[in-house]
Amino acid sequence: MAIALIDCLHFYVSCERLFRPDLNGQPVVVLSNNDGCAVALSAEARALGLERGSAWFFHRHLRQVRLFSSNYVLYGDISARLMRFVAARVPNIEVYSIDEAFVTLPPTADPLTFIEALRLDIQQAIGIPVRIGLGSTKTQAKCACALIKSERPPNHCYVLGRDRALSQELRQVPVTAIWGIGPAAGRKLHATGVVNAAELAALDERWVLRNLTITGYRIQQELRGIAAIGMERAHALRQHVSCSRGFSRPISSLAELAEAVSSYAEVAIEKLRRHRLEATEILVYIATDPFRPAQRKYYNQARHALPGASSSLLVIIPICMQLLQSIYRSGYAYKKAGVLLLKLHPATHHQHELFTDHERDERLMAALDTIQQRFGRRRIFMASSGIPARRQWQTRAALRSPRFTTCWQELPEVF
DNA sequence: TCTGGGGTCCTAGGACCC
DNA sequence: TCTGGGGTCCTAGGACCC
Repeated sequence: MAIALIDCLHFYVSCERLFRPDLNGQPVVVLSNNDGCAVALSAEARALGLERGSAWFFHRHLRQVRLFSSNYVLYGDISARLMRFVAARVPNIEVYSIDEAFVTLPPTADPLTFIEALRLDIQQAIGIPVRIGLGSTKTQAKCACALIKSERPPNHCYVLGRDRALSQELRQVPVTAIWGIGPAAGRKLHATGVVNAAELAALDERWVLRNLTITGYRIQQELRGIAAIGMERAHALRQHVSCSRGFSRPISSLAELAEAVSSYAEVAIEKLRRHRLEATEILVYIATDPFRPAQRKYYNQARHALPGASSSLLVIIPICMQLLQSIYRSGYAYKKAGVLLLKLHPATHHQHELFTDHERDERLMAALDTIQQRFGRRRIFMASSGIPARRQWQTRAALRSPRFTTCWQELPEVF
């Protein structure tokens, strides 16, 4: 069975260009949270020698680059549109990330004709450029996309094994460019003289199992065309939700840390409720800046098991505050904090406990959800989270574009 | 003076049991 | 000098992904 991977080109940049055609042909960079490092680059920005993941601080002098803070609300909405559009045109889709999806093809379709047409339809209807690679497994589809990146066919599509022998094509894919082979596995493979995907496919299976574990073995099978990574993730229940952020400036007081942890917990709980899940364990951590070796370092975390599953602010936030107090030490310059909600269960399967008033909490939370939906997120918030406008530690996003598609006040204007 | 955030999966090793 | 063997469950941490 053939599997195609639809991969958006520098997706965040493409989203920004959607409402700003003047950015076409310009070097565009989208920055991570806190405007820290480059996470998406246009081809023109790459041509300037910039790389994904590099700290923007080092490139401040490049005044010609058009810079944006990440606008997750916009990107999420465009992604959802694109995925809906694709889902209506294929028998099966697995949304793999905000900018990638695996799909199976209709049985009658000629593969290349089909993906070429799909690519043009997406460009036309959604306005986002994509590349589409096709192979007999997910890993092969990934390799096909890697070949599009390196060989740049004009149609931005590639069907593995169509024009050349598979092994010849895989020879063009560096082993470190294979999906699932990271730096550690790459070093092991290089040490035995394996540098491309064809060589990994031909390697002794026992060696692969011993040195790259079951993960590497699956990749090898997939390269050979034997499916080992199923199309099933779409249904998988998530294991945990979290919210963690670096502060715009270091903070050392417990009061300010408490505001941050409380507001991060609010965000995590919002995600939890959106997925209709409940948590039974909570973890809070705080950390100093790992990039300042001169400073005193501190990292600590604490966790707490709830008596029953919950997605209530009134249950979870007080526990977060207790956990924070238990790990807080004065005299450190903290740079980051995080809240993780673990051991999740569907809210529909709630087990009732004797000593908590779950029904009352649920009624209150449902009312809060309604208010947030009607009047906007963060219109009401826990007092423990502090007044948003006064948060000195608030994550930076100084260069964020308008939320063109999801916020009435920020709709694009046409003159 | 800067270096993100949110996930998943796998393995090793400790605790515990019979 | 020797002091079992086999199993499960859980957690921390590494590796990897976008």
